[in-house]
Amino acid sequence: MTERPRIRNIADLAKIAGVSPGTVSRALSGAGLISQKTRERIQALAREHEFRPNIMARNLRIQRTGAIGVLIPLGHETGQHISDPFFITMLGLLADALTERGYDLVLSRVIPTDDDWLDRYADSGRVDGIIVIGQSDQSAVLDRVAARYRPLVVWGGHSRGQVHCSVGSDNIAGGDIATSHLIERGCKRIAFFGDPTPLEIAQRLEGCRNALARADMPDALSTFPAHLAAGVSDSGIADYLEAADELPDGIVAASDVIAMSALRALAELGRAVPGQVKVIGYDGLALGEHTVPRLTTVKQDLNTGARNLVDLLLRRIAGEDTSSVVMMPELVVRLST
Amino acid sequence: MTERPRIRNIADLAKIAGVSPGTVSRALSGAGLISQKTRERIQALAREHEFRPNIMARNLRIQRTGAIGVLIPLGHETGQHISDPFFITMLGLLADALTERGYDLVLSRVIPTDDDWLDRYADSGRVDGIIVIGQSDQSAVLDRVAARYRPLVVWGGHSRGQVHCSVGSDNIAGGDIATSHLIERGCKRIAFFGDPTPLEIAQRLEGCRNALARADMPDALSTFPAHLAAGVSDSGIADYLEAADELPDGIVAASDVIAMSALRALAELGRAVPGQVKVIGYDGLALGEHTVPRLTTVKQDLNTGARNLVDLLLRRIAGEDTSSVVMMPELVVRLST
DNA sequence: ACACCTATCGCAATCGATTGCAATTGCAAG
DNA sequence: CTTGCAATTGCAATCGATTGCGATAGGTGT
Repeated sequence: MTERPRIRNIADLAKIAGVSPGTVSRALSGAGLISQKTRERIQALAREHEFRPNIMARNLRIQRTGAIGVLIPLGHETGQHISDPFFITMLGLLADALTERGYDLVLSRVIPTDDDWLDRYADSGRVDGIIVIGQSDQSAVLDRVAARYRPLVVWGGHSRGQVHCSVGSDNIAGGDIATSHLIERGCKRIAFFGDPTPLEIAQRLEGCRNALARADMPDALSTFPAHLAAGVSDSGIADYLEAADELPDGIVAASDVIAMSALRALAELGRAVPGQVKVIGYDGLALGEHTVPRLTTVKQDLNTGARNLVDLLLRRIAGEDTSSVVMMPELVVRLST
Repeated sequence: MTERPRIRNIADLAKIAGVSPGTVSRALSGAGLISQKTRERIQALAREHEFRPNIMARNLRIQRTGAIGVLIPLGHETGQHISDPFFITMLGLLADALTERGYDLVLSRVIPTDDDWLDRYADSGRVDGIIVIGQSDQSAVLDRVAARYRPLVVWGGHSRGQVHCSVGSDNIAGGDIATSHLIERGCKRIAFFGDPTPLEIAQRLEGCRNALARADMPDALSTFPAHLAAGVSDSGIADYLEAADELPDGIVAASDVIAMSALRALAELGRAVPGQVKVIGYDGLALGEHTVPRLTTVKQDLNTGARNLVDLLLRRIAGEDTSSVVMMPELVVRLST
């Protein structure tokens, strides 16, 4: 029993209902001034005709898009894929948190070739706010844009004096925790695997150094700039381990993915983990449960992290001023140390 | 030297430039009928004032959003996260392919509680087209909506007589390839790990049976409905392997993630891979390179898959009629078999 | 029965860019 | 110098929903 004249807009529905477009709008949208009776009548009519008001028109009038942009800058390493498990995990959590609050999530990977990728996005008018996952090496850009564009929050490390609002875990503490754990386990020669170009990684390395200094063994550290991307630096890790005249007995990996590569390289070299070499990861991703052996790691609580990001962003959209959040990472001991 | 009167819309710019709003529109957007001179003059003016036309207004007038919805139905298992590496990989590739074609990607996870989740999304007017990743157990819904909503493509298996347009690999052939490989390697007792509720998995299992039948060993198969989600069925896999009176000597995993769980469970049981048990995965994800031992797998070419999805969708948006695409999976032999 | 108040509803402007059609300008040919 | 044609530009309607303000209805109190 579909009526011939298809209802394309609010005006058509108004004609059928015998009221004005304005009334239909009030009936369908807000809790405007309208009688209970007509509201229900019109809503029923809309349901019957499968009519839904045009969102683009609404957006134009309301001056908001109902969407949040999630940007993943891949600055420091060209080969990196979004496929990094860390991003994916975070993305899923953000998707849930945003959906709950009634926002869409529009995803963009950006390779910052020029300096105004973020400006362009902020001014594009496509989104009501922006979440950037990972500072990469773009701290300067983030600070500059944050100074003029309010609805912007960033996942990543916090550094003194930064302008932008960030949510992240204490990477220095995390690096410290990881390293201290290895020291407690008796490691004497510790290697840090990770490219310290991104701020977060540099901070983890700093924490690592702190722990060693505190234990009075500042010279026990060697470093290898393994890429974060899965697969990119695998051969590099293997080569490094093979070439080392003295194999480290403890490896602090800058991410779980790097730790995984290290585990495999060690297995192929015939080194026992944790017998000869202990390995600790960083992130606390689910995949750490599936490695052989299961990966000890420093866990960031990404769930509350994602919720914080969304919460802060929405408050900023509402005009509030918010300050950064630093969460404490947590040691998860499994079988690799 | 920013002018005091901020340029908020095309009319303001027009006033400054001394032309009509229409002319400004033509200068900034399409290659409409306009002289080279004025176009450049206006574009320069726009740049100088950092003016960008309002996208929502444009969308309303043009009647398109410039966005594609990517939906991930999580029907068959409640606990599943978007964090599944397969989704992430696909998502990244789609993000790239869509960006290249000038579209935004809006991401939604859906838990199909009711039957019209897809209808609601299609009619929401938020996107110009929809890509659904994975049929889950929602084939009926997909077919019903596809019958009336054209711009819809689905990643997943193809079944005879389906209404919706899909892109995917030949899961039956894939299951066959995996199983045949194990048979060639001399396996006599083969176990299939995976919950066959989703169509894709059921097809892989079917291929598995085909290969066994062809080899005249139809009774060599046992099955265990491991969940796709990382971590969910780990203990299950371990229990199953422990309880089995006769350990299989070949495992066909329905995904790389499941294979990873199996590898770890076997390691903890002290079984040698590939010595005592051979394991083959499915998907060809990057993480298969990092397992111990490196995972033999059936690889789906997700890159061209993603490009196909986008290509078909855009052609459907343009009004074309497209038929489904089935790609051939490929055996990648590494060290686990 | 009359005035008054309020809950609803209609009117019309508005958001900002696009585009068909008409008008104008410019140029060249006759 | 005039006419004709084509290249540009201006005008105004349009996309569809929202909302402030004014109008009308209904109901209440005296």
